[in-house]
Amino acid sequence: METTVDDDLPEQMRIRREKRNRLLESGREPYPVNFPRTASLAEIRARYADLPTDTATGDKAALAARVIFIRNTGKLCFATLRAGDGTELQAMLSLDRVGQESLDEWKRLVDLGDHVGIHGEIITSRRGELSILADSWVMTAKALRPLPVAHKPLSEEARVRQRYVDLVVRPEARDMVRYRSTAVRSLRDTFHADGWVEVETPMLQLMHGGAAARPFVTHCNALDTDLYLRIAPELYLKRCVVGGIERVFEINKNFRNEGLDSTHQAEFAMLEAYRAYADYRDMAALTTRLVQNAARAVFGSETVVHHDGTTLDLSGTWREVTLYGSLSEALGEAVTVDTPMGRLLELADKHGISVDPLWVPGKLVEELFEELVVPGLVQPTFVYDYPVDTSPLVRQHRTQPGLTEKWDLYVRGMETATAYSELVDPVVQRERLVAQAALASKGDPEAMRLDEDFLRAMEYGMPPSGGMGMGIDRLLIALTGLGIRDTILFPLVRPE
RNA sequence: GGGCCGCUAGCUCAAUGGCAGAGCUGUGGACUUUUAAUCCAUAGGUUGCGAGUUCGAGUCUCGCGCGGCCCA
Repeated sequence: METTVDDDLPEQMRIRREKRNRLLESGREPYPVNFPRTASLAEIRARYADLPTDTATGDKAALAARVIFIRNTGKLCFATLRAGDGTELQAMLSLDRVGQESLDEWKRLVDLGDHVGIHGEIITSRRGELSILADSWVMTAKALRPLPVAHKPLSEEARVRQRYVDLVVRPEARDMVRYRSTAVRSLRDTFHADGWVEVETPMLQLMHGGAAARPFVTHCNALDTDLYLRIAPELYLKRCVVGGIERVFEINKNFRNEGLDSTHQAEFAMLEAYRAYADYRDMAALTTRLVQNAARAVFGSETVVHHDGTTLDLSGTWREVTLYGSLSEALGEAVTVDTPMGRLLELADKHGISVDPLWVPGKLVEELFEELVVPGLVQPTFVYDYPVDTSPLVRQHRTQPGLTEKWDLYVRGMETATAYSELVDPVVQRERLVAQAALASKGDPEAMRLDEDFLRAMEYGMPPSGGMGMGIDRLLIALTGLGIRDTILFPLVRPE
């Protein structure tokens, strides 16, 4: 179909539209339905890896990829093609092979960014570059917008807002997509090798729970009721364990209606896993194995080197500390679950931590810990034994009153995973949730509501269990050292 | 929410309050072995948006929008 050329467009876009029209006017397709390729660029590179300089193989191929670099001379044109996986291959078009008209059209109609298909012979140039020497070429998709300059970094904002462009021009962006895919597949492989069952539980929930966070609210027309986007799958996965799925995991999105910054996204992928007849120490062993296997799958080693040159050693058995022990060491004075609120407030004041009046003592301890201890937790460290008043779904510690059987895993100063020996006593569970509901009615937007169906499930009997949650984005950050905006393909950004 | 920095050509960036520029990209031309090709010529702008100060504003002031960093 003919299109009119819009005079308001920037010159370069107007010209590309004119070239599209020229293709149509001469009876060719700027967007053909397909182009039968006989090989990928990667296959050609692998097959002819050792071809000597200035060699003609006589082998013919049909290749297609995006043009990312053009060097045209009078009778011999060079172009660098780049496939989606980043593999590049040179194309050569010579007057004596393709003829005057085809060569002129190439020079006139092909811009950086266009997709082209080329039939030709695999050769190496006089400079030794593996190339396809064209017999003929076709446009497979005309690009109407120019690519950004190849050798200047795209601005951070442009990278995030136009990830498709970022993926074309920046190798690290392509790498991250594949790292992430490989890591998630590795997680599933580790579970499946051990007989776990993967499930999908509701994202739209009548009642949000399983974590302390503000939810997104939406409306269900059919039921004429508000629904919450889940903040965690925990309460449903526990229902699964009650029902007899003894090793169950889910990798899926959670949604939290909170601040956006370089480590927090409104939606994020999360792994949660529950195992009957396991405790939090078993879950630590599982987590270590999951992360180490993922590191090996992605980088081939349990020691990973980040872009900034720092090395992260994920191998072996990871360091273990306790919450109160590490905080006491940082403070230079012993802090325990019995330290009075007054003293904690003095310590918070001394270290410049502003306090919310709704906070319970345990919350204050965790804030102090976050401020004073966490930044130093670079190599993977399990932090054990959290106070009971901030962990309403966790079992009481078997020997230490006031504490729970919970750990957080920190890597590079970031909380990457957490696990509990799960609370399975439905009476205690109800008491804890009633207390949470009281907080909620006092105005704490992060407190949990009373989920009667969940309590009913617990009353049918949940076996002793360990549970673990790990942020997929955090895992990728730990493995690669990149920012969360780089680990998520399309992070939420303000509308343009 | 507060503070600081930024927003200029398709991209990346310059420009003492005094003619809005460069590189790459684009366009026209030369070139049969280029590798960010080279050479000649050339086009491209509502300087984020809106007010104000000034003879004169990309530059100074105020407001708004978007982004980044730091703090809460």
